[in-house]
Amino acid sequence: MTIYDIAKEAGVSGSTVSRVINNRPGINAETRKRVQAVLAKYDYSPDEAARGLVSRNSGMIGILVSDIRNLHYIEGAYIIEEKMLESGYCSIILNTGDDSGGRAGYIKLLASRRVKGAVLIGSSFGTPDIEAAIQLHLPSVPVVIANGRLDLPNAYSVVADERGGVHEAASYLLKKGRKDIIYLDGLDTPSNAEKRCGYIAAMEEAGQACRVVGTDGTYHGALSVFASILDSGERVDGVIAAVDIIAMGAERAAYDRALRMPDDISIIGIDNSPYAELSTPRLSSLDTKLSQLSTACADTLLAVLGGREAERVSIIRPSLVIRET
Amino acid sequence: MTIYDIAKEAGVSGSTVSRVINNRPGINAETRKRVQAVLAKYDYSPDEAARGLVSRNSGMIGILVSDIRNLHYIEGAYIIEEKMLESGYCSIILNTGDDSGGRAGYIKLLASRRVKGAVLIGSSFGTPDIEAAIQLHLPSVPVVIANGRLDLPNAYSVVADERGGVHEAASYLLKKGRKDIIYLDGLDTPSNAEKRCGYIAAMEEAGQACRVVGTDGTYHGALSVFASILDSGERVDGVIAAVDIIAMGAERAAYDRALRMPDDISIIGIDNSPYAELSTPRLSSLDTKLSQLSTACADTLLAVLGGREAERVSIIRPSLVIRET
DNA sequence: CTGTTAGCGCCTTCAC
DNA sequence: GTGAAGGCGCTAACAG
Repeated sequence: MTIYDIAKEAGVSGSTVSRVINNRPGINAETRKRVQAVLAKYDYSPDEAARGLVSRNSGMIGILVSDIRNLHYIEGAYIIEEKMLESGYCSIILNTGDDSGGRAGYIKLLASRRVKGAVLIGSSFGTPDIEAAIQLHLPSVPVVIANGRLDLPNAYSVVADERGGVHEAASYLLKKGRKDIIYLDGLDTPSNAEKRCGYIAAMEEAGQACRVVGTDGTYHGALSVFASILDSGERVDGVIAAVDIIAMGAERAAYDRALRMPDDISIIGIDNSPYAELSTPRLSSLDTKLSQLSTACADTLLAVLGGREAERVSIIRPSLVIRET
Repeated sequence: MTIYDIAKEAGVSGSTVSRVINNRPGINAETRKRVQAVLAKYDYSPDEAARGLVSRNSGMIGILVSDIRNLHYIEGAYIIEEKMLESGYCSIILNTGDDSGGRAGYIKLLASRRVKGAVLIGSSFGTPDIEAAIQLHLPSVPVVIANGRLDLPNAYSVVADERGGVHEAASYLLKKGRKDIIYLDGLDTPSNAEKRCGYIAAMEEAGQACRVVGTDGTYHGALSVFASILDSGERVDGVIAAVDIIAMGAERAAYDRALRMPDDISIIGIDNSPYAELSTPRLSSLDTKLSQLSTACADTLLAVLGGREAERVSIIRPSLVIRET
């Protein structure tokens, strides 16, 4: 079914139908009503691809998520998707995976769909090859990166001040009299580097020794790493973990050894994901304000898309949520 | 940039460029090479919308998710998205929310994008109004519903045998000597009704009294409901919950009252979501095989799209994962 | 082997 | 106020 089928049945021409569909003025009320009746009869929906072709507007935006396994990011994608849909944009959400090589391919895919804008979720998108791919394939549509930086004229950033947030978290523990605070790191991303810096800065300012331990970023990985630290007899009375899931691994290791939280040991995760509230004991966590950050991404994109001004870099301040650890 | 720009620079006609792009045979090797060089120079990607217009193939499928708050479903959407992308299909993932009224609008939206197929995730899509909307807007593309039923010639179902699974879970507890097993229900969905039936059947077969208690499906809601049950002095030594998050609320209530699991009370959740493994103590759960189910949805859709035969109804057998509760 | 022509479904001049 | 014609970027059929 096309507008011409509608036109025939309403006894008008295709362009009249088009005008009615698009609410253009200058049409006889009678005619309009007649066309609308036929439209309603079939509950007709025009082919968006065809209309995009002529109006040069696909009505679509792309959302790239770096890691599907990170539910945190997925949630952000959904928040953005929902906000964009409210403004009439359809989203193509793609999970690019960690594979840095294939990333450019996803940018190209978005370009082939002629998206009007894009949001990249995750600091790992802030790399030179992504920058090059955007320059090549999406040079003239706004690109918003969540939690990362991109040095491009069409790029916008919305970042959480993770360094400052972690600094605050470490200071909090220090103030509570903790001495031996270790930092459980995650995968090697720009975002995690920021957090680590915040920890190191806070510890050095307080004249305490730093202790950064790497993990593979998984619950089980963190659990075994932290378990062996506890079993080694090393003194630890505070933990800050790069993400909640790592903190939960540590929490479990402590729990298994009957350590009381937060008396014997205090653990703080990062992200304040749903996990935090659900763990036992409830995990204290640095809230990086995912939903606020996602909303800001959508707002920024919408602003630029609407021809309005937008901040080149928006900063979200994390806040500490103290629960039972 | 269009294929004509490429054509001009390569000194050929548009159709030749089109042929090269689509790997059509019957082109002089020299010419092909020349065109490819220009294509590569600009890393050109053809407008998929325009291509879809003529080839009558949008290359897109739609994925509707009923409830964004259910991370479980979102994960399923991603698995499907990924599989479809491997086969060259782009997904439009939409979060329809619980609002049954607006659902039809989403179906229409997919229709306007001329999707080649759709996957509806969640039993709540198995309603007459959705059926009508599909009949009206997507009468001739395959629609796969995950965990629900749709009585339509173009519909396919992939369902987990939740009734059987819950029956097995209840039987397991009964075999372990539990007498007072209560069932914590969730929201009113067809899927939850199935589960409840499994519980009731198992209890009746064993000659035990049933006790179904409603919750609002949230962690906190379940926690307070179950807490008051425990505090009322009612005897409970077993719990089956409609979803893991409810089970975790119950778990926490038990934990707060120093009940030992599984000695004093045994709790089994449903879905075996990531939460289950991460909770303390680790939650036993009925694995409804989300990833297997999602994969089956994608496979079914791909099969029909590829002109192959596909099961009208595929059934996935859940399995019990016993952990620490 | 390659170019020309027509048309996918829609919108936008431009006449009438 | 309305219709006819042309074109968006691309592919398919038909010539040559």
